[in-house]
Amino acid sequence: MLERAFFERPPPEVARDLLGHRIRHASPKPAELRIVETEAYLGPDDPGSHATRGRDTQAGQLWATPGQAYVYVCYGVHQMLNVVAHEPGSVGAVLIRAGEPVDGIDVMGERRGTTETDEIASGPGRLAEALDVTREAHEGADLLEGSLRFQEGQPVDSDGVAVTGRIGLSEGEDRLLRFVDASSPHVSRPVPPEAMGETPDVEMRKR
DNA sequence: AATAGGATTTCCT
DNA sequence: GGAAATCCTATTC
Repeated sequence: MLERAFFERPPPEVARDLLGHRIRHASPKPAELRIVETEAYLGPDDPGSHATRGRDTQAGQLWATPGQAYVYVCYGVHQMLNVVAHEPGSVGAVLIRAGEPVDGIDVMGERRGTTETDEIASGPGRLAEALDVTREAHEGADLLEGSLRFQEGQPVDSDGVAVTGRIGLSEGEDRLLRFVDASSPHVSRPVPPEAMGETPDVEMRKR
């Protein structure tokens, strides 16, 4: 299983290295996803991060112990699952954006209202719904030891990881902080061809 | 295929 | 009062 130290590193490193590992919710029935898409959110200097709202808000969880959950509601509708990740004394988290069903496909399909595996958790709101993760139940939960926790999987080697701009932001979109298993069909958006392999250059446009 | 609009919480100005 | 780290449905091309 993943150690605390895994999450005590800069968010972009944690985001990239989480690809291929799994997130599992044991109750009420086992449901497990292989993580195929993540985004890193940094501290108050990152205009795309909730950390800009300050430590005295809900986003103060970004200052919390690495390995804990930060869950918030987006557009009043969708739950977003993040894991707090940062070096000691720093701030940040990683948004778990998409996963490939590996266990409990029936339960997750029922929650999601689909049997297509590439529609079960191909997006952050979908992923939380599939795993039955909510802010009410999981905000602040320790993801190293509760019923909702990470499982060690097969890491994706760097050749298979695509890096792109983050999705859905009004500011900070251009920073290359989205990490995708480029070979996976279970992602929220396809990877633009130029984002493959090597570190990309220049800017990303929307979409 | 592409686009537009609605759902509806939480926090900020 | 309005925007937000989204998703679904309906409508139109």
